[in-house]
Amino acid sequence: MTPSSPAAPTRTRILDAAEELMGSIGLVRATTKEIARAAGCSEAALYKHFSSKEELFVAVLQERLPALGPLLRDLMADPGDRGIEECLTEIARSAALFYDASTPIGASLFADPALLRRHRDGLRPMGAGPHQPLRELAAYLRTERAHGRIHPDANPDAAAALLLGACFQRAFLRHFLGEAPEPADAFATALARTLLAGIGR
Amino acid sequence: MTPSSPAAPTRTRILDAAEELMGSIGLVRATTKEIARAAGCSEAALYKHFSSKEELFVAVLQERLPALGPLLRDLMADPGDRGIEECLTEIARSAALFYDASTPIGASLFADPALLRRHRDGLRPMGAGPHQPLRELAAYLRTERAHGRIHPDANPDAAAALLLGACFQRAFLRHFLGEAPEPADAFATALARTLLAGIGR
DNA sequence: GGTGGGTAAGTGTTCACTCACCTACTAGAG
DNA sequence: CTCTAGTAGGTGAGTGAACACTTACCCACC
Repeated sequence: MTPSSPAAPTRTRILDAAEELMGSIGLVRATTKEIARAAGCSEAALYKHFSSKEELFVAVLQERLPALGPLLRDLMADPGDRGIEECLTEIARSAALFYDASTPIGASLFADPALLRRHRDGLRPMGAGPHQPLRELAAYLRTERAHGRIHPDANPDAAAALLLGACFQRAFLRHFLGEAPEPADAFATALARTLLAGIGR
Repeated sequence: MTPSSPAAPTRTRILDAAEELMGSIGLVRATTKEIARAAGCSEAALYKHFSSKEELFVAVLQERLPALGPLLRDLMADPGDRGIEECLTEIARSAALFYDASTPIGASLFADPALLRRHRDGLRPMGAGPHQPLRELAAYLRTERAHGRIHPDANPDAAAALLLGACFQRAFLRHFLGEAPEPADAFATALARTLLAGIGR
């Protein structure tokens, strides 16, 4: 998001500019002319580095969108001395921040199904994609269940869908409503507590 | 989504065609020429009914996107003889279907922040918007709590965020991955059960 | 005879993309 | 060590196509 220094390689500056504009003025109005202007180079230079506008967008998606999976893996690989509740809270907090950063561009893809398809097909061989965090959280919950730290009848897939879904929708709504970013701590805490305790009497 | 009959009023046919194209080829490629062709009229006719392409899109969003709020209100106003679990299951099922239908267009908005802003501002005076279902489900849970049907310490806002967030993200992922629609019954059942029982031991 | 709803054929603008050319650097031959 | 040819990376000035939108006109109906 931060405008890259003029010293950075042109390719990097173009990716930065494209990412920034996709988020700010949107995929629709992020033209090659605007991107080149923001990157401080000519349109022709842009085409020296990317063969088409679509290829540039795909490169932004694959090289710039952060990945939640590895982040979750770190959190879960190191249980530390935290209890399960603190652990789930931390996961929710990270997920909320991650989705907050990636939602605008991720959702934009639906405006251009051809681009979405290209992005999806580019992700597949890497084993990446927005469904991976769900898988990984569910796997984590399964091991916790095996160690008797959560209820033996708990449904890991449903629990993962609930926790990450809430964080995802929160990010979507915040952007939709144009609200300022705000710490997700209280939100994460309430989610983890509610998910663990349930709401039945 | 179904192509309107040629007998329908032109304005209706244009809205239908625009909605269909926004979902199928995407906001980016839904041009006035294509929309007119799909509606079986001339571009000029389109401009007799809508002063600009943006106004057409806003009209599609406001007149065609279904509302989840009223649907939830019906479900919740008539508790019938169902227990709380069946009720939550039914809510989740409806929400999953609703989000499945509205996600492609809803997400598209992020590709054009100016359009998103216009849509949001048009929704505000009507008291509508994607955050309303959360509010309403939370209110419902509050009354259930007051009647002692859920745990007195339950957090209605967190519970609503978990349940609807899971349905929302499911729809997003299904469209992202290009999966075929599939009954949401098992999903809804698992969510409701997990939310009620919690996963703690 | 004016008005609502329709059309064919534009118009100017903007878009993604290209072309001819330039400059700096690198590498190999003499 | 120098000459030279190639190459990577850059530019200003286009180009044709596609776009949102308009104009001039038509016609059926009150």
